[in-house]
This record gives sequence, C-alpha cells and structure tokens, in this order.
Amino acid sequence: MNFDNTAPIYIQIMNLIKKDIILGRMQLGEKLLSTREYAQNLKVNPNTMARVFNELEREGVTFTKRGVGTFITESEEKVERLKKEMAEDIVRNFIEGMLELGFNFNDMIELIKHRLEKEAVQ
Amino acid sequence: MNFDNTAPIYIQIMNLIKKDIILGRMQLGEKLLSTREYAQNLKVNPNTMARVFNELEREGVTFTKRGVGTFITESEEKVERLKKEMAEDIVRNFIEGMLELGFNFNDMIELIKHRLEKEAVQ
DNA sequence: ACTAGTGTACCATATAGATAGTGCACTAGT
DNA sequence: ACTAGTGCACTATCTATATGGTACACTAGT
Repeated sequence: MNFDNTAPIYIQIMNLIKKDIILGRMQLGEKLLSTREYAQNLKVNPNTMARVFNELEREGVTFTKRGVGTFITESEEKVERLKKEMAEDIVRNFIEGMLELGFNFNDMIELIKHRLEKEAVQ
Repeated sequence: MNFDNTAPIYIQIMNLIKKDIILGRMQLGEKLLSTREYAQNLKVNPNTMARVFNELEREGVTFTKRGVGTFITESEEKVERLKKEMAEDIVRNFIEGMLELGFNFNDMIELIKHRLEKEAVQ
C-alpha cells in the first residue's frame, strides 16, 4: 500500500475496508483477516491495525467475537447508511471548496466533465 | 478561527490566505499582516505563522522583504495558476472518491444538485 | 543614532500518530 | 488437555504539529 500523509494511516485503512464492504467485495457477516494478517499485507504495525478494528467496531461497521476474529456487520441498513455518509462527506467537501474558490454550479459540472473526459483518454 | 483536526493548522491558514488572494480580497503586491499580528488575530502561535509564511514563499505565493514584511506575489499568472491548482485538487479528490464508491457522472451531478438545493433552503 | 517593527532562528515542552515488541485471556479444532 | 490463532493491553521510542518563549539581524522612519 501507498499511504499519503494527508491523513493518519489508520483512517486510510478504515476507508479501504469500508469501500470493500460498500462495493460488495466483502459480504455481510464475513470474517475479516486478522490484525496480524492485515498488518503483514499492508506493511503496517499490528498496533495500527488494532486501532483500525477498534474504530470500525466503534462505528458499528464490524463486530468482534473474542478469540475468534472480527466480522463485517450483518445489517444491510448499516452498510447503506455508511455509503450515504461517505458520499455526503465527499460531496460536502467538494461543494464547500468550490464555492470558497468562487465557482458556481455550472462551473462545477464543467470541471467534472472535463476531468472525466481527460481520465477516459488516459 | 475554528480549525479542524483533519489537517495541520498551518496548512489551513495557508489555504485561508490563498483564498483571500484568489478571490481578490487581497491585491497583488499588497503587504500581508505581520506574523505577530496574524498570530494574535487567529489565536495561534507566532511560530506557526512563521511556518505559514515560509511555505507560502516556498510555493511562490508570497515574497519577503527582510525587515519589512511579506507581500503577495505581483504575478497575475501565478494567482491564476494557484486557483487552477486548488480547483483541480478539489475536483480530483471528489471524482476519485465518488468513483471508488461506485457512483457515475450522473450520480455526481444529482448529488451536487441535491446538496446545493438543501443549502439554499437553509 | 535611535527605535519600533519585521522575518527568522533558536530552545523547550506537549500531544497525536506510528512503530516495535511482549504478553495474556479467550476460542475453536484437534 | 493441548495448540494455534484471535483480539487486546501494555511499555517504549520516534516523528510531526503546535505551543511558549527568547533573541538577533535587518529595515524604515524619526
């Protein structure tokens, strides 16, 4: 993994796992890799992964069976809410930033369209 | 000022000043407040403001006259480039985030429209 | 010459994040 | 009963931020 320095690594890993859940790459109730396996795969410290699991459980995204492992929530509704929250965060950040720079709705659409076309070419 | 904890304070202050320049709230070549004045106004440490000035100069946004003060760049072209870069950063973050969550162009437009309408009401 | 104001360079401290390592209680499978 | 694997708790160290404080060279205006 290549982490950037704009956010703590444990936050970035949390978002990775959340996206896996939202996009259906992990099923409801499925067991996650262990902290030690994740730590090895992502080349981070086991303590960092422990923090990730702690926070994910605190947010209700996962639940823990002591001595067994950590599992994705079984609530479809929670996953839906998670996706909605993540999308709203991104949208809000985008709109606030663009308004502060003096762009209006049409400017936003044009910039997005332009950017998507450029990506499609590459 | 109310700073959030998602980014270092000195970064947030840099963005404040950049926006002042981009939106024309500060003129080209205009003298900035001193580090001590900024520190008092924003209730941060003078050392933090010193770092802000250092980074802004490193990015070419400002220039320094030793013993006199720090001034906005006089290059209209640099300001234009700055605005473009900041906008592109925001747009790229938005698009990457939304694509990773499984949204397409039309979804993005709809979410932005919806969010703007909700803000207009409030 | 003097003074006030400027950026700048230090030193020290505190906190959050990340790393490294050890150990323990619990669980499932044998 | 035993063992491997699990989450979890602990201690320690390191770095980046942020704060608090002091001091110095430079500049403009008097």
